[in-house]
Amino acid sequence: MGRAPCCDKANMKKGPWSPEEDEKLKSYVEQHGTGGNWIALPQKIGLNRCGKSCRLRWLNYLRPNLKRGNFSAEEDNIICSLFVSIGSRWSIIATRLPGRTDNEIKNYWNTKLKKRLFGSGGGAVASRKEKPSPPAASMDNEETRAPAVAPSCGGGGEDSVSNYSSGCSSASGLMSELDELLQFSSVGLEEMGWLFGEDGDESSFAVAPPAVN
DNA sequence: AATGGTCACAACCGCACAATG
DNA sequence: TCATTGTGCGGTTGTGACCAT
Repeated sequence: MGRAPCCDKANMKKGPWSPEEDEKLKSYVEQHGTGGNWIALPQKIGLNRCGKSCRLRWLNYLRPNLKRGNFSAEEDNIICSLFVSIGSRWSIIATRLPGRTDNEIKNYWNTKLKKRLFGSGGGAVASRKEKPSPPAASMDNEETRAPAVAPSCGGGGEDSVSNYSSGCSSASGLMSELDELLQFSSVGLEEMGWLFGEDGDESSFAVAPPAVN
């Protein structure tokens, strides 16, 4: 059997958020936090929204210290490097870009970077569902995913939001590993000459992603 | 000026995982 | 140990803005 839905979708408001809804959510979370329960939060503040929707709105739009606007070349580089190394683990990539959200990075990749790098061709996009042969074997196990998924730092996950911008001490191992990956990948990409360069060579990525170990 | 196509962004959906009783 | 519940994640879709014709 499938699990019960997180909320009564039939009676929930969907679609774009109004300024009033934003204000309610923002002021409440800033004052009280999420209380560790996104499902109950909309009821508390009188929002006719799904808890997941509230969480997403907060993470991607309302939370403080969000950096909005164009991505810098350095950020482009980081995104591309990490994508080559670990695939479409946007949440992990987001931890390397303070102020950026995984959703934002994902959108940016899909709309701009992918085209820039691969032209019109698309490319080998690692899928979490399919779990195909991963871009980098050393990164593709559940242990490497765990630090980014589990909001175990900062106390009970209530402040998991801050993990996006400030990093997470318990994930320091992952971070240092990513540092190494980033260094390697940046060098590798530059050597290949397909990053931000003239013409990208799709096959160099799709067929033979850099092996990390 | 009107229309159609494309792009960029916000939001939703469904799945997997972790926590809890 | 198992069932249930909440959270996090990645993929996908909807929609408004912009641009070309």
